[in-house]
Amino acid sequence: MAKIKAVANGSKKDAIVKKAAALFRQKGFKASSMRELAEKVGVEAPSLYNHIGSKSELLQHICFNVANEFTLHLQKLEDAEQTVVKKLEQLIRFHIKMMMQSYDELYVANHEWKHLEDPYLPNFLSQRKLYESSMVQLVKEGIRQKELKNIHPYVAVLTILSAVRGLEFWQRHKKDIPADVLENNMVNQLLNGLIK
Amino acid sequence: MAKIKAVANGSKKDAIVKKAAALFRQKGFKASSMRELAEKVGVEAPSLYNHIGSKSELLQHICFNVANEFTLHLQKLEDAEQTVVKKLEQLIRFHIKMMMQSYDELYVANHEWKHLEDPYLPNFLSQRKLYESSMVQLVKEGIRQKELKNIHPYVAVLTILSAVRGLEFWQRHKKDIPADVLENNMVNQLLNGLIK
DNA sequence: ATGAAAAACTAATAAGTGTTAGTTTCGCTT
DNA sequence: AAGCGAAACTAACACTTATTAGTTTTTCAT
Repeated sequence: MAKIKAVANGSKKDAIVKKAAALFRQKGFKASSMRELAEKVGVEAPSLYNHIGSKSELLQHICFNVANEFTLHLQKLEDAEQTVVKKLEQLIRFHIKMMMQSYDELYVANHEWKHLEDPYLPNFLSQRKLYESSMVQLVKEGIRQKELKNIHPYVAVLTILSAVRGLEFWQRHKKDIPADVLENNMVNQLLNGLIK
Repeated sequence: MAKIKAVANGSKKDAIVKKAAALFRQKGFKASSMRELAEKVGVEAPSLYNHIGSKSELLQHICFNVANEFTLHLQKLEDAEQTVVKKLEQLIRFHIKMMMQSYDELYVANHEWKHLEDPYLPNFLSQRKLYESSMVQLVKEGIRQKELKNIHPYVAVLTILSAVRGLEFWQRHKKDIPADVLENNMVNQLLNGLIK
């Protein structure tokens, strides 16, 4: 009856993954049923299995798509020839931009990763740990170059990551606070606590 | 056979709520079964219902115990005769202390509140909104008193709340970073971005 | 138009869910 | 020791879950 509408420039699988991200964010992974997802897609539940392997696979795609985007961006940043402060600023701005354009996916990757299954869960966590470590290295370099105060590097990274993650809250206040105001204020507040 | 061991100075119900908090944090509310909770308590699942009304009720207790503690502390703080900066510092330190002594409960209140049911979900959200509003008022007063920079008050509150929430991460690094080091660094980093 | 592949459908399964009913056991007071 | 209430137990129910099997419909290149 109803066919799955493929998203622009994407397979039908991509369309399902996108709807799944929205649903998982709203209800959580475990509380989202394949029947409900199917309804949102406009199809009966078993039909989904013509395009995907399992419910778990949907979560895997969402989480690793996000993780890979961040990892890739950080690697590019590391190679660039810039001051540490500039790099940190760009990193913060990237997090904010991602939060705005891929809110559902980011939210799910941040909140529902614990429902990943065995080879994927440890992979995801070690990828995230690597990302954190790279950021710590960056901050350490900033301290060595006397660009940053002699603050505890891991605490600094933790504070930055937590603050940008908290932009989830901001989705509820979109209309009250323009994106660029938010972005500039947050960048300032975070960096001014760090810069020497 | 096995009796439920009441926690010191608490009913058996309190003991169950405590175990539930730990389980819900680890697996998430929906993914936690009453059978699994019963096993942790050392009892068969139906026996739990001699002490509690439902699974939902467990989540309610956890979320509102946490919410009430924070609300109460903030009210005390508002009445105190102190500079805004001092108040903000105490507020941050309180969040950090709570995260250390009631990690499971705080985590559940922060992550699983969406599974609260109808009268409770809106109550919880409005209580949280009130808490945020009070913090915004505090920051506004700080700006008026020229204690704080002329930063966007809601963004400042959002940054602080997000950063302290992110202390969840830190649980994994407890051994590497002593609590007081973390606390002082985070307070400094957050406030130095704000203070004039 | 035709035949084949893609993708929809219906029906069904096995496992797991929270919870209730009914019964037995435990622990304390008398 | 008796008895009573608290709290454990077993059995069961009604429901939901993801997923598979088997079948029919749709789509599209020839």
